[in-house]
Amino acid sequence: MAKRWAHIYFIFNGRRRLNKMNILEQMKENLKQEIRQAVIRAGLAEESQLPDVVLEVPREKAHGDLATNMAMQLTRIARKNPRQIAEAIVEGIDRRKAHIREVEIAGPGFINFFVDRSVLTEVVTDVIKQANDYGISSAGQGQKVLVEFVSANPTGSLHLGHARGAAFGDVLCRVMERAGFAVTREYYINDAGNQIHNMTLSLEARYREALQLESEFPEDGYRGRDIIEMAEQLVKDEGDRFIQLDAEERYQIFRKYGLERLLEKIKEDLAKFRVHFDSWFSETALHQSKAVEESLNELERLGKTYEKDGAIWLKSTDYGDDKDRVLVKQDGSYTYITPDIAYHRDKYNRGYDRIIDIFGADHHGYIPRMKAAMSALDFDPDKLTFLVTQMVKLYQGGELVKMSKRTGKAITLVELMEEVGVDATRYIFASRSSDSHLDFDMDLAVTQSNENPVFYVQYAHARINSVFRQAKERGLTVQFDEESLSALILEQEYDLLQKLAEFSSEVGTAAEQMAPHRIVRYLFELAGQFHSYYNAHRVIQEDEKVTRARLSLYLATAQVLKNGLNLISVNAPETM
RNA sequence: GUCCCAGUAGCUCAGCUGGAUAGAGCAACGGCCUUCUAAGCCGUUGGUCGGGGGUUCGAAUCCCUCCUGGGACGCCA
Repeated sequence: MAKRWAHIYFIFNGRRRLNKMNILEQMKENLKQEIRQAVIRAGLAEESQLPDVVLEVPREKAHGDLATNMAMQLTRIARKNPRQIAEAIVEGIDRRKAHIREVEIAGPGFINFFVDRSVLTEVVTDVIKQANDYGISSAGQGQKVLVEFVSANPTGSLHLGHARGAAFGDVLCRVMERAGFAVTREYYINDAGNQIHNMTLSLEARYREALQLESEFPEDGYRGRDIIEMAEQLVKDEGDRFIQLDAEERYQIFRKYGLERLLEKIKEDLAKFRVHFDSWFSETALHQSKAVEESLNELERLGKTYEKDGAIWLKSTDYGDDKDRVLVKQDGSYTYITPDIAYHRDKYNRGYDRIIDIFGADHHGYIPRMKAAMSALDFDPDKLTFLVTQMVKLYQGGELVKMSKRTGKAITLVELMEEVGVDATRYIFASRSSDSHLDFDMDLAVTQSNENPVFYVQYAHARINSVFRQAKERGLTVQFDEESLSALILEQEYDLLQKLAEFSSEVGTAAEQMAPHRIVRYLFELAGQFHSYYNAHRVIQEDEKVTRARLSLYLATAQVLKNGLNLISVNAPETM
């Protein structure tokens, strides 16, 4: 790949970076430059006073292809009314240089540009040449990012909330990778604390139950079916031989067995959900390497702790937390946060430019204290970003499906994948912004009809391929044909070209804003424009050049749909 | 009581680093298949952007305040 695309990369600060802007970005950049020069030439502002030129695609088509609010931004500096300013700017712009066909001043002082859209056909060439790489952008500039997500305790199966976190986190990672970040996906395994103790006791109790022996189920035990099944399996494989062992030995065996099996199951389920981690970070390892002790010692050495009521506290209120936090309990054991501080210290020490933690909303209260702890250790808290995924409510048959962790009644990721399918599940989770509460309608997700948005996008891709099959049947060659592109002259064709051109910057924005749902939105809009165009104009028709041009445009559209679906790990089928 | 998230069309959600008449899907209604997949397209209906103040040339977007819903406030994890 390096050889093939050598011409589009150059070395910047030792990092590989894209040098090639697509046609839309080039046009925008040229126009911005023209605007800046026009403002200065007209004496409206000094170069140093110049605000950033904002160029956006107006919602209304009547407002042109690009518009700027520059004149309004300059009202205070130039001390003139915005329309006068706008006129002066328009005077000074070299239209030909900026590929501008028409300029108008509108509303309170917007300057609307109508560009020479025929240059947009270059997009097709870009897409075809870059193929699967189309959409890569340099927004991230090679920054090293660690993304920690899911990190469910190995005490049972992944459920609905984890599914959202997994889908959101994974899509975010994929988007950031495309946007030029160097991403590491990490799963933190809480394999040392009290919850593992509870899991072990639960497993022991279920094991006894499976043997028809008297047992006492722990109060904070895990009541899920998964543990019951695991215990039954254990009886099947090993019989009752563990009953003979002494309590401590039995405990250790059950602990190890449960941990391994549950973690294995989690990995399997995530793999089925198309989520793969680069790193599985064990809490136990932190204890073994003395990292927990070390970070505690460091906090003490820095004077960020104190003793009270026989416990050791972190002065987290000094860093914006609303109360101080216990690090070491009266009985000498650690609280949850203590190893987690060591873990985050380790993340910082691994040299990432950005550290992202994806949490469920039920843990959001944890954020200020971890930030405080990192500040106390003299780390830059701004490097650490917490993204919170809000609650998911499940509806089936129009009714809210109640879930309870305590009783173990919860929809699992596996059930979701079986009933809804991976494509639809991922699409639905990826389509919502992380901080909106999500109503997951099982019936809708399962619907194999137009009510389901997943199919809409996939159908666009399948449709294009169907046209290709049709074309081949009629003896046409389906291939990119640069010469023919000048035959793309329809309004809808330009709209589609523009949409294709926006893909890279959309990926960049989604990554920067850590808002992967923007990609889903983009795909939906792209599919919509395509369907509309498809219905209005036939590809295969009399005029050979037009046919070839449209086949080329279809090839590019299919490629972008595929690249976009690939970003959210949803299949791009050729038939449906 | 404190903190976080949300409140936008009948329903589910975009839009929120301020910008032009507030968008989409579903639902409802009316059209489009002898022609490349109708899982599609075209059109119509539908909104005090939770309420009230403020900042601004301009506010769904920023600030204050109140209301409603969800979540969190442990020497649990």
